[in-house]
Amino acid sequence: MKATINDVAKLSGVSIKTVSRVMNNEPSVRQLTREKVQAAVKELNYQPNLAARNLAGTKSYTIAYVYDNPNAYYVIDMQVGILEACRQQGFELLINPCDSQQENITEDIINTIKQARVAGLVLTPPFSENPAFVQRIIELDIKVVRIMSGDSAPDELSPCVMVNDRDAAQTITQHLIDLGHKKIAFIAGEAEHMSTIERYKGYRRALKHNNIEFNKNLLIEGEYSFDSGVQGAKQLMSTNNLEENRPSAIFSCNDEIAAGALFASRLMDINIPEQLSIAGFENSPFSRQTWPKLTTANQPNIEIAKNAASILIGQIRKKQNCNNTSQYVPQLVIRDSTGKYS
Amino acid sequence: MKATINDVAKLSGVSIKTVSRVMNNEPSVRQLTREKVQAAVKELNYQPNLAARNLAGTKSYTIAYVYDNPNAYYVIDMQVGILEACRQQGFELLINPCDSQQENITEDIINTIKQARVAGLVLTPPFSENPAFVQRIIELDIKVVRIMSGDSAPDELSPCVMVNDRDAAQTITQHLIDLGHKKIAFIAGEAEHMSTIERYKGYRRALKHNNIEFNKNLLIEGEYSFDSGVQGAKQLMSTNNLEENRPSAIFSCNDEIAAGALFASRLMDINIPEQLSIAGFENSPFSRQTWPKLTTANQPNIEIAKNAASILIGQIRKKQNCNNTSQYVPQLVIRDSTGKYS
DNA sequence: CAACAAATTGACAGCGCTGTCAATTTGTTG
DNA sequence: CAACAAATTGACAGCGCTGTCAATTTGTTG
Repeated sequence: MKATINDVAKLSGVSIKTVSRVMNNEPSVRQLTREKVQAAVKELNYQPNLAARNLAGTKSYTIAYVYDNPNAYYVIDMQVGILEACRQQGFELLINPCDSQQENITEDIINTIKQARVAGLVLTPPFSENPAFVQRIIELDIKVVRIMSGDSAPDELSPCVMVNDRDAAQTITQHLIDLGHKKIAFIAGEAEHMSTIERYKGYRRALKHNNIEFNKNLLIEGEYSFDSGVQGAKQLMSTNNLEENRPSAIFSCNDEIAAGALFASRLMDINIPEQLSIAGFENSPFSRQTWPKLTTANQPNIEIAKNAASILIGQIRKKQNCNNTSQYVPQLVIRDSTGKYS
Repeated sequence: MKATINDVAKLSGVSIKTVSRVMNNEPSVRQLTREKVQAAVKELNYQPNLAARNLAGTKSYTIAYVYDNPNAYYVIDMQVGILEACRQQGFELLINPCDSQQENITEDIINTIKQARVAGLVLTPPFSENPAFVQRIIELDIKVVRIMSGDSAPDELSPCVMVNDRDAAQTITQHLIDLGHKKIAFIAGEAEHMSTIERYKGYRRALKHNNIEFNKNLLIEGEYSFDSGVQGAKQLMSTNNLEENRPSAIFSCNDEIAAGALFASRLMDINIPEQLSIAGFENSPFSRQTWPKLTTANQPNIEIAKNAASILIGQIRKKQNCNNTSQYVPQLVIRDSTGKYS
């Protein structure tokens, strides 16, 4: 009932090896032969058996998504994008949620990917930002593609899909400046995250471009959490805080922090955006569900993931070389949490 | 480097077939032999090659999670639980996000699972609530386990993991009644969802137990969305609405609706919980990030999913029979969005 | 202890592919 | 068109398991 490579071979009058060649896009097949085989493949709706492929070949047709991220929407989007690429290219996806803080996590992951004969890894932060980890994986001849924050790849270890948080953060800050704000606070995420650093750089660059002096009292070193947003906003807006250090706008490093800042503002009876503008970053689904709805920056995560997985699969198939790096710039989404300075 | 079944056979002095028997927990192996093999397996850290298993056997060692759910946190939890069970039992997981409304979706799914030789399916709503779909899958001799709302399986088609939303909804409503509320509104999700029906039944049962007459003007037929919560609360709390039809508490069918109701209350300058209590359902992560934080009901989704997958794998291994149904009751989580009637 | 049934074990084929290497075909040169 | 190189194709083994069925071992009976 399900067509095998034998059926295709018979129908197209070639050997199974040639069918195999066509299925794997190998170069040394005549165009005419290729077309005959492809016609048979279409007619029989043939799809190669992944188990057999994995067993027979030295190559593997499995890639893995190794992640440690509390943001379910991000993870799902990544997954959906990676799955799309896998389906198109006849690859399998192994999902590996894990705890990057766990002892021996590197060896654990290596064990898992060896076990499953994984050919490549899609990495997102924090794994993608750990060069030692990436190095270790690549030494095992496992391909890697990294999704990370920045405008260009930090090294030549692997192809990267860069998300230009810096430019996006600059745009957001500029949006606040355009609204008339001058005292703009920044609540940072974990300092060791590239995204924090990049977003901060964008913030600083926007200030500089507009000749606004940076006030270090407006910088809160927080973390990517709701609570951190609450604490940060409380500290900034407290009446104990000097008037000059109380901002008229807060750029939060992500939407969760922004939601926290919103929450704190409620507690302090500060009206948003009349008395204070708050911007987030990420365009997570709940950024539409806060009150007021958050101004933020949107990243096309599914597309980013799909692109990353395609690059990875290309690597594995050796059709593409290593310096295949692409860049995405998150786009400003203006909603109700930011308004004119008054 | 990686141990194969041959290595284990040699080390333990038996044939590979016997090792295979031990690995698959087949009965007709002497205890002594079994132990010898298990010792060798442990020493060599042997794990069967999934590709070879899938290729050689008529059985498959792959299960799939077919879902269509906009709630990423739910999906991720399901996935993590299912993955845990798979890892423990040496199964592979195929993830299949899809659109249940799409034409020919049933055939599409069947195609995919045939293609991947999937042995069983974990189904969550809406798929688990579609008997025709379940029937169709089972006819293909593919095992199914359904996760669904209710206190007992609706039929004998497959084992079910039941989530007793009815009891949980009754508990939430009772909580509101205990706070002194009598005019308790109910904003429903999609009427065709079992969860809506069950939660509604729990609500009604609590009213009845407390001799509170049901007022149909307090019932809003909504859907599981933030906007529906906004609309529902506006309609209920509007000053155009008769005083007697304005509730002092709203039980929202899920947290998203509750978040919407919270949002609408802000717009109408209604203080929560002083002037209005609002309860949600699901304990989604953002229920801790609303203002005020939502009172809700928590379901142990990871555990539910793991249990479901274990039952499914048991089915496939034929170790368990079909009537293996278990039940979970979501627990009340009291936070700040509900308060004493005043 | 013979005779048999039941329990346990193993030999061998084969799942559907890919890798290797040899055979064949095609194209190019003088 | 011979002679050769390059491109294209195919034969066959083998990946690591499981299924089938036969062989062997164990246990039971009179």
